[in-house]
Amino acid sequence: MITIKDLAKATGLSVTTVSRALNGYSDVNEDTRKKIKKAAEELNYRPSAAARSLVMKKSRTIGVIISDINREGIKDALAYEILCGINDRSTMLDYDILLFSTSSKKQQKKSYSDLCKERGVDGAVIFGLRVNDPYLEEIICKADFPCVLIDIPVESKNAGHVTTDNVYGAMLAVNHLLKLGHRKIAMINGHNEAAVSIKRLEGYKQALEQAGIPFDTDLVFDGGFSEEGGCEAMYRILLNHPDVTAVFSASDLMVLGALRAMEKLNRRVPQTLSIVGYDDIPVAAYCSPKLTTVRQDKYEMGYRSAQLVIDMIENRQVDRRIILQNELIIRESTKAIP
Amino acid sequence: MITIKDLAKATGLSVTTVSRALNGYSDVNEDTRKKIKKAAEELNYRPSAAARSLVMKKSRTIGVIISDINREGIKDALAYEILCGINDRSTMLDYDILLFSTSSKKQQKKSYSDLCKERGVDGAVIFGLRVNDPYLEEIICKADFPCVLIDIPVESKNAGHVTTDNVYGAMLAVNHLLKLGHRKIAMINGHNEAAVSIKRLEGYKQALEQAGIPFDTDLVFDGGFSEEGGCEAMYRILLNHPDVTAVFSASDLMVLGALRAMEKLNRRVPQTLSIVGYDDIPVAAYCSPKLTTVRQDKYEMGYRSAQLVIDMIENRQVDRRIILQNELIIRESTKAIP
DNA sequence: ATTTTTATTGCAAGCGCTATCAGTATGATT
DNA sequence: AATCATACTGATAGCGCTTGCAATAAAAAT
Repeated sequence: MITIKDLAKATGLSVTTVSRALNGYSDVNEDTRKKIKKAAEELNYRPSAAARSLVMKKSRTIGVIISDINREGIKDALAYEILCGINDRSTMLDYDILLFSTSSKKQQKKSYSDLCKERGVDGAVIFGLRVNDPYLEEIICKADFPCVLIDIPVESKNAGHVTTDNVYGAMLAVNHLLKLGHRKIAMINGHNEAAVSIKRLEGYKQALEQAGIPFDTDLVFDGGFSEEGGCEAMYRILLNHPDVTAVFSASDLMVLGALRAMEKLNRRVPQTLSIVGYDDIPVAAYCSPKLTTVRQDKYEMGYRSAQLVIDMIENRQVDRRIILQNELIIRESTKAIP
Repeated sequence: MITIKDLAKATGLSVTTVSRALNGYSDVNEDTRKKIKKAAEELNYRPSAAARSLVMKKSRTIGVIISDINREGIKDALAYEILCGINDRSTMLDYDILLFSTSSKKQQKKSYSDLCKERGVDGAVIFGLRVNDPYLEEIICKADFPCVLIDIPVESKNAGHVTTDNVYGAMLAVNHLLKLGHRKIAMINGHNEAAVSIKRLEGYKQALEQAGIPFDTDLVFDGGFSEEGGCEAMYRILLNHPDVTAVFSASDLMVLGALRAMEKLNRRVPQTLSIVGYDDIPVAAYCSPKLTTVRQDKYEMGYRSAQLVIDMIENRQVDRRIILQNELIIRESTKAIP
């Protein structure tokens, strides 16, 4: 391995000068710099990030913590799109990404923040945490490096967040259904450990109440954000509330499950029931019927998270609360009441 | 930041002893070890990975190089599934992942191997490289750390690979079509800078020839692995070869494009044309018609890659050539000739 | 000619850790 | 009593890098 010392020997200069030349300091003669650069080139020198970060206490690395990167996440690929956004922006800003994630199954020995601390990341972006996750508190209180949380609206000394306007997004969905003449609208929600579920429920409620329709708890079902859960929720809706004409689901994945339930019971969407989902996952544009849904720009969420965490790392004063807008995409799974 | 030195001071021992106690050396009195561990706990000590890897010359980090992690890859999510597999296995084996990737647009300043060298990764797994990528050669020859290539069958001093049997996979697809009575079978291929394209073409040829059907170059179209390309290829097939009754596509994504072309021209799948794809992407099971396709276990590819690269890092003698089997999934896009 | 400034370079310390070697005390062996 | 093995602990030297400070020489100012 070629070190700065080798370059010093090769050029007959000191390590100090070599270091300064390579790092663009102005107090080194241009001829000297050229000589050093040439030697570095010839010897194919690469600075050791470990050594550098040891002394600088900066690693130019951001930790990306995604709980549950796993096979189940493949269908909706939310985490992936976010990751793409993070990756693009941090590469641009010359930061590297250290990926942490844990199969929920085996409990991890180390906490995320320990991992981050050991690896000396300069900051972290975190996705997929439940609001009651023990690490969340730890992050908010203890973390001594910037953290940005995706879809968990907390703020603290070292934490910021980026999310979308989930209340508004849900209202978009429900208002659409309302405009189509639906009055009896059920909701398939995720689970109440997810910040977004709480918000989307709120939006659902608000839209209903604005239309003068009383909110009815019995019409809200938890689908756990899974396809299976969506399927079961749909069965229950069909069984217990045959007068429901439309469903708002907190995720497209659950709609996929709901669609399966409908098919099993030989009921057609949107002819007998309108459904609007959330997320606009890739499948939404291809399944049958194509899903009317609330699109979140997950890539943008990742992109902005990276920007925010790096802003915080580099001590720029910026707004630590980023809220993106959602958009209603109307396709085939909704239809006006006859 | 709490260092080993602080622990030494706190316990009245030397840094040497502290280091050894924490690293489980046997030549430390158990009482001493306990005292040290207690102090470490209380002070919330975390070892610095940078310092450690500086002296050990091991980082317990593997670089994952995925060319083109970007929005276009979201639909098929191949890279994501692979990443999941890599992540799961390396987390298990206590390695961290450093993610490298580049938007193809802006040429990068540093090559992958430079990145790896700087960050001192112990090994790397690489996906998405074209066979003529300049970095490929660099990796094969220059890399002084283990590399595992996904879907590029090369082997060298420091390189291994994992791929699937693409010749066989293609034969599976074409034989299925043959069995359904199709004789005039076109192929939509990716591009010939992809190792898998070359192999799948070979499988297509072989299956045809085994059935006594002469191979016809005119029936092979490049779709560039994109939806758009698949669409255009389909138009060309329909226009120039109206007697084609079946198509084998080297990716599901291109089938999605082909399906769009069919719809535009008001031709139905599988009634007027059978199509079999490759990959079994998530959309394949939901689109209409559901796709008959050759499934690759991408997660497994990632998982095995991680295992292999770590085996190589830890100097275990293992087979550096891993070839997984593909599986034909029969759904609705293929049908026997009347 | 002398002092001051400016430009350029090197010495040396130290980041947090591991590892080599030596040292001390204790008990076992002759 | 002298020797040796055993169990533990510490001093110290780096790993490759940055940086504060000192040193030197040349140029500018007095």
